[in-house]
Amino acid sequence: MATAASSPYTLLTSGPMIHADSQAMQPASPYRGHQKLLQSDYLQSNGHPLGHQWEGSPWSAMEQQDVKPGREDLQLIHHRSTHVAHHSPHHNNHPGAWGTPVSHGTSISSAQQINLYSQTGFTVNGMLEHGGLTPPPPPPPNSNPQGQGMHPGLRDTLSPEHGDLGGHHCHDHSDEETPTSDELEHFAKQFKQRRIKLGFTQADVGLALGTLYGNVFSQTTICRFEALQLSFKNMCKLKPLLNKWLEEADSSTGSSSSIDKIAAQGRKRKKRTSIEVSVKGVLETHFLKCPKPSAQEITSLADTLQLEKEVVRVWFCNRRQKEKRMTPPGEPPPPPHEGPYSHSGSAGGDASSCHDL
DNA sequence: ATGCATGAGGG
DNA sequence: CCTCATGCATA
Repeated sequence: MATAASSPYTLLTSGPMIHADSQAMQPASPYRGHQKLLQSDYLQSNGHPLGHQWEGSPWSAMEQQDVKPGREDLQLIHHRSTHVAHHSPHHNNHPGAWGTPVSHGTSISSAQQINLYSQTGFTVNGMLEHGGLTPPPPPPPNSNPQGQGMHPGLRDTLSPEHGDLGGHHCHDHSDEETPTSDELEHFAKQFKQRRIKLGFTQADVGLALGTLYGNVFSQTTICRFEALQLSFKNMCKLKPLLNKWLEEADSSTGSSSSIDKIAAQGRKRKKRTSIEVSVKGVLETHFLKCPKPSAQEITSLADTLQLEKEVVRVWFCNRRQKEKRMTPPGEPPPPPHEGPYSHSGSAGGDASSCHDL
């Protein structure tokens, strides 16, 4: 890396600062994935008066947990064909493939009633000063070089199988149907572009979301969203919010205001242990062999590497997560084509233990 | 932009 | 312990 970030986010009462954060962008690529959608609980620490919670996420209609027995790494075959691919009842069910927004036949429950207080006091900004007139978004010096990962992007749209035979399922709402990965990708791209045009940083957006909905997000999250490095479900959850912010943002182009920041919390966070590259290499190797080592293996591995067991454990956890989201750095600029069918299922015997030292 | 970490929720 | 959503601290 050579680019230095724009340092800490010292916004708020800072003077008119111009963030021009735009450094690297990943070739937004298709998620390679299998993302198990599940979890119907979203408990954010929302102690907001009118903050709405997510407890009943509309998306919670889905479920599919990780495949405990035997790993689940089959990659969905996505052919970027322009036609709709109908595959036979492959009962594949990769839990929540990225290209398939879970077709839930069940009622998606009521949409979220985002209460936006249409007050003229605040806006989406997280920067700019108060009282002062500095609304005009900082001039975008750079046109944000976005020409990088413009891949044709055309993941197949799996046939949405509605398993609902109840006979009635109609979406009356015009929005928030589960977006497709393609839509998300596009949205993310546009979002980033607009955001930059408007002169906001990822951090600004994160704070603004807090002001708007009571859900604050960090720069990290916004960044990951833009890079599509979140799980499908997570993306879906954030999209509406970001979309809203976008609307507000551009509608009030020129307005500004101040936002309130909630005090930070003192947490005893462990110092980030940096793992040496060589060590990482070893971990990598092991990961390839066995992405899910047993406790004991982790222990011995940790011992070998002279690391805390916990560190190793976490490393694997993070690694697995990355696997799930990582936008395939090598696959975005997809090869000319690939076999329509491939990936033979793994052998039946589930060897859940890979041992080797 | 990312690496390592924390925590909630579930088994 | 694992998965998942998130974020502080960093490179």
